[in-house]
Amino acid sequence: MEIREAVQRLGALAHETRLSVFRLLVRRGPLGLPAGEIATRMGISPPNASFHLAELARVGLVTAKRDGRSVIYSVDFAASLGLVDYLKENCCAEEVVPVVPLNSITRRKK
Amino acid sequence: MEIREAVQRLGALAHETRLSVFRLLVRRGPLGLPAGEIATRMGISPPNASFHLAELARVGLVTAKRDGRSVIYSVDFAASLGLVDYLKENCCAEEVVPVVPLNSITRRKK
DNA sequence: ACAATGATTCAACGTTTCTAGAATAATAGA
DNA sequence: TCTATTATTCTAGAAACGTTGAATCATTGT
Repeated sequence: MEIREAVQRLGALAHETRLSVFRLLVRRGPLGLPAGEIATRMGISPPNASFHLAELARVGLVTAKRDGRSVIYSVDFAASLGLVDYLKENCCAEEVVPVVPLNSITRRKK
Repeated sequence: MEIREAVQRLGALAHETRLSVFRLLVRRGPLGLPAGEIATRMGISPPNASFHLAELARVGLVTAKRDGRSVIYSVDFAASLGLVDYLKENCCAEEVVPVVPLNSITRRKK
């Protein structure tokens, strides 16, 4: 995963309402839930739910599909797992790696 | 981990500069790096580096300790692993769990 | 005490994000 | 077509975020 994509997905989850919505959808599994029911369960207004669901969809963590009058949102589990893997690889490998010598950075021409 | 703490830590990592700094510190391991060298390596101003390092420290993902005139920043690997575990548990468990019936939410008195 | 070095804080500015309510779209049924 | 339902888009204001340069703080060596 690219760092840009990771940043976007982390940002999408870095909001209490969105993270709660996301967890609700994870618990719900592949069935998903319609937008209105999500709003009701979360105790937020339908426009607010739409706003946050759109952000989660924009970054690829959830998908939407229309079913009659409802729009069913569900988690993209592959994308979610990808983000976790990114964090595992980049943020938990406790290991001293020799870094580029500083002078190769500071020694810039005059 | 509490959801508030998870949100704060996700937010700290949801910024390209901060995520890059964090990854640099992870690669560096327990040795850590002084603030000035981080600024130089990242190509950002010292105040900007301080700003982002302070945010990472505030949420507990890194720790700071003074060494002479330098302040050495290093990753808190326990905290980092805690965040990854939180995501694994809450965001990847693809499983249908029966949720509370909706009417217990919508049936509010008059 | 003074000067030099490394780092942080402050002040200011522009940008982005969040929320609420009104208005608009899309679908289904009579 | 008319109405009800479900969801999204639009508008506007408040709040939070990110960056810069100047000023300040902390430490070391002379």
